[in-house]
Amino acid sequence: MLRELPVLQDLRMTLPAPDVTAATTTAALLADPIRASILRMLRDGPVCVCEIAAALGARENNISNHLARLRDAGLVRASRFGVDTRRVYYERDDEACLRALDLVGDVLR
Amino acid sequence: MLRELPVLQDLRMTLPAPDVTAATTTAALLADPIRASILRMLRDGPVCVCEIAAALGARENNISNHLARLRDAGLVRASRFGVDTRRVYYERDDEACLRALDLVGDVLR
DNA sequence: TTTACATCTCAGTGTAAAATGATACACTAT
DNA sequence: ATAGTGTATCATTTTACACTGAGATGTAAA
Repeated sequence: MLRELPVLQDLRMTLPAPDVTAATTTAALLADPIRASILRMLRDGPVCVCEIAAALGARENNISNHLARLRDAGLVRASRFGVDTRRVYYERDDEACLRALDLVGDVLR
Repeated sequence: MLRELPVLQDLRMTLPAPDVTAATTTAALLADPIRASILRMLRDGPVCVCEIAAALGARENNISNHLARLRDAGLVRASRFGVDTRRVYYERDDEACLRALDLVGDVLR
């Protein structure tokens, strides 16, 4: 596999624009400190909304908003269980997270 | 290696907040379609500013602004060469890009 | 029931970042 | 020199998005 030589003089003014929408939407999700912190916290197992809010020093409804976006992206799942089903525990979809990482890799790798 | 069971009743209200600043700053760079497109284009070798602008349908100074941010992050390098050194060609720092991908992986993996 | 708690939804607001416009700089050609 | 390209910088406008506040929903205890 030959490495392309440094460009000399011919301008390529019709290069195709790459499609990076999948990568950018994924990156936008991770670009927020609260969402990134949530995903990082969930690596260690399910956590409920109030625990996340306490850890991050944010309000529950704010956390809930961010969780909704992660849910819509399919990166996390919600479920109620335990003695008090008022609480909602969130857990990561590890395969979806790996696919998301791969989308970012399409740009950086 | 035992898998932790789903949480039952004890609330953990003092969980530590993870440090995700490196991952979020990296993700913020990739969250913009122009910057992501630039990084993707540069996978195929050096490209100059006007070529990028033409491919993405954006103005040169806008591209230049985004390139400056990628430069500050160390993901790309600028160099002049060829017959007309007015043009500035940009190339990726592949190792820096892999490190950046790894930072994102710290959250998603 | 009623009250309290945990979470969700959503419209409104404030702020940070992207695009623009104007200008300056670097290099080439005449 | 002078004019013309290509790129960079920066102030300003514009736009997108995170946070807030208020209210709704679902569950548990009194």
